[in-house]
Amino acid sequence: MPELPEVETVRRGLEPAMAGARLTAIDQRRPGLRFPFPERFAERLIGRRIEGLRRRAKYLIADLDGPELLVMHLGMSGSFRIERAKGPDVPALGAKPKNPSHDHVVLELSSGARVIYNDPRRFGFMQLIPRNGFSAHPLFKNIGIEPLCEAFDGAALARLFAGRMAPLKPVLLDQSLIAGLGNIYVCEALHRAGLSPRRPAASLVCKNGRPGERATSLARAIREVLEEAVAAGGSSLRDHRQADGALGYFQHCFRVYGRENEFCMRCGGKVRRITQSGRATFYCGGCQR
DNA sequence: AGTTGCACCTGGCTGC
DNA sequence: TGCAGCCAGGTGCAAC
Repeated sequence: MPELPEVETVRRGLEPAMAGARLTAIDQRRPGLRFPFPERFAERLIGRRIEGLRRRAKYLIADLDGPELLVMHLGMSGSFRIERAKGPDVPALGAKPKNPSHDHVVLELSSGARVIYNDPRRFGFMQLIPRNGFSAHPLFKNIGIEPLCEAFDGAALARLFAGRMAPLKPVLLDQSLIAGLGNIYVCEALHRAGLSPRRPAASLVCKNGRPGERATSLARAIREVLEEAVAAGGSSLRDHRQADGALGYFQHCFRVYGRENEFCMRCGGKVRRITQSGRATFYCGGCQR
């Protein structure tokens, strides 16, 4: 489900309830999700103050006042909602889950909020990792550049693409190169840049190693589509919602994703659906070269 | 080393 | 109405 814009939207929704609050109780309702929960998970969390909530790639990271960080990943179908347990200082509302039996973890906070993690497919997970040197941790050591950071531009793309003959689509999905892109936003960014998902990544690099116009255009398209999606509160496919229950609306802005056989709004060509690395790719055969 | 394909799960939709 | 089959936003690992 969630790509960078959805995770960032969740982060912003959770921050008011979580940042600065202390964990007062944990209800862990099953032994694990994609991976088993850490040993003594609740015990290691209770009493800790959450100093801040960050995002890296598609991970949410709660900075705790102890020696550990709480790392959360939403997988394909994970979502958080906030129910007010008590007290006047928690603004967020809650969206009723379709199936409360998929509420797997409940975090009670000193802010008065109750933060509930729901995940039907259980591809998400939660881990506790040492705060010191967390970027060397296996979860993070191979994560690529953040596409919304300043250093992300055509030159950065050219460095990543050099020598890679694989098609653009799977290369852009590779989290060890660029962090946070998923199937939707890769399709959308390639359409905006007018580039075929089948084009070899290295073809965007000039002989002298310079980025070239296509790489610059693609970097701009990636940044643009992600920024617009974050501003729209992400995309709401199936049951994905923001932490306060509101629906993101970027899905109404898709130009190719999920639009097989519809007309391209730029050139009038037909949107095609192909499979690359086992995943659906949507693109316009008319204007994506 | 770089890639591909599959496995992990449940639920929603389509077509018979 | 029921049911089989296919599809889904992600990622890690085995196999080529």
